Amino acid sequence: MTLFSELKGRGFIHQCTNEEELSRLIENKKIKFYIGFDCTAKSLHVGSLIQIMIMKLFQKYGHVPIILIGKGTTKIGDPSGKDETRKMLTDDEIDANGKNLEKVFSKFLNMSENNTLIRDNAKWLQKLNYVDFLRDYGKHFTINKMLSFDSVKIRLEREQSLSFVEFNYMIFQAYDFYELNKTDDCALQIGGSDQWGNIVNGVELIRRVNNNIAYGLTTPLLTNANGDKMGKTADGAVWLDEEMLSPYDYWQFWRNVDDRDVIKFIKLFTIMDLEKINELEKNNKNINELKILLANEATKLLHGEKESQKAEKIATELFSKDTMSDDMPTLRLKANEVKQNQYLSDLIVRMEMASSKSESRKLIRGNGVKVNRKSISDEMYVISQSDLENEGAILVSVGKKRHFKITLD
RNA sequence: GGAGGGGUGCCCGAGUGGUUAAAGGGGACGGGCUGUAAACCCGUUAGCUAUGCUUACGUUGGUUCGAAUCCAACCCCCUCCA
Repeated sequence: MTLFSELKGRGFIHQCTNEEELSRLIENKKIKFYIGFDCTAKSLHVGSLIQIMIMKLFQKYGHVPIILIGKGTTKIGDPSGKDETRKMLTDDEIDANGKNLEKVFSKFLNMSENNTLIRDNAKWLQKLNYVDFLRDYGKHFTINKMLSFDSVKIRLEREQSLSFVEFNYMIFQAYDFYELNKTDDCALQIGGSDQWGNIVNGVELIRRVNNNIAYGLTTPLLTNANGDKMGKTADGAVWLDEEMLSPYDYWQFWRNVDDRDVIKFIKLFTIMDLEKINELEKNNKNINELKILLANEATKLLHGEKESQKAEKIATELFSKDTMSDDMPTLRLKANEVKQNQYLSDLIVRMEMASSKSESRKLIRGNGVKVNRKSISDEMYVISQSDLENEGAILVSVGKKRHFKITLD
């Protein structure tokens, strides 16, 4: 199997500037390629996972990913798809975010010197001189063409404002590619399908200025079977960071994907052999087993084998065996705390399973909360010693999927 | 700079003096059905020390017994003109 056929087979490719040449190139030569990430948030979420996985796949075939941390572009902010002004981040925040991103990549990729390069576009963007930049590079961009890009067209059609800063964003991104091509011999830029225009601009710029050939490739925009952008849940994004989303919740995210997405996701987000996956698909294996497989494999990649097993164990105990697990979220109460009337509604908030007391009370009222599997409908319910099960813990369920236990010291 | 239109809850959007914590839709969550899926049906969807109180319709003031609704100033967005 070649890299290109594997990319195709797994569903990583949406568009590509010159498929034939690119596939030939990556079969015959170890190349460097880049993907850019802005530092707008503390960490990355599943929305970026496809980019991480494609880097991993390239790496498997001996190519070298360049991770471009966009500290420079973050400063001006990429407002695409936003209709409100992004709040400006301070340099410190941007730096901190950037460091955190590296942490995520190190979980998935071989980060050693020869296998991954890390660059920061602040390094060159900050130094640009406006007049020189316009003269040397601005002349290669025509407004006519820029206006024809989807990202721009859509905004204009919707009568949403498009600031000059944003209009320039694509030029900076093109320049990034040019810079990486020049100094690091980077031959390919990969991005989400919404990046197509920006990527093509870079390819063009490189050709015009240096007469070099570079390539662009986009991955499909990941939506779930319902057509929603993937990775958002009620509690927020599905973060790739155990401090922002526990391994168990991460596991659950994959466990709960839409039936129609399972195979697609196994191909994209696990490193199982493609042939094996195709076999699974043909054999029509039980869909729930496939989901567990997906959850296990995906969690393993991010959080490691141990955490993945733990998550599965919790799930099995909770959903199949109906028992409590040692590893599930636990609230330890002191014996004398219990004596002071612990409202169930307060404890649910304390475990962050409701964002306010009103919300938890509404949940209780709507029959959404169980103590030891028995529905509670009294909002003023107070936890007491008598709720202790034989094991010496109280199992609280919020909805069907969120559970925690209370132990008394 | 001139003329006009607009800013409402997580999002879209109705509402032009009083039973409006604000119609309707979407999303989300909870319940039912199921398989921890989808579809479908029902409910909930500002907060709190809770039969009440506080906060909320761009911002700040004002009119009024009473304002999302009227007035003034300011901020922001859009369209056309310069």
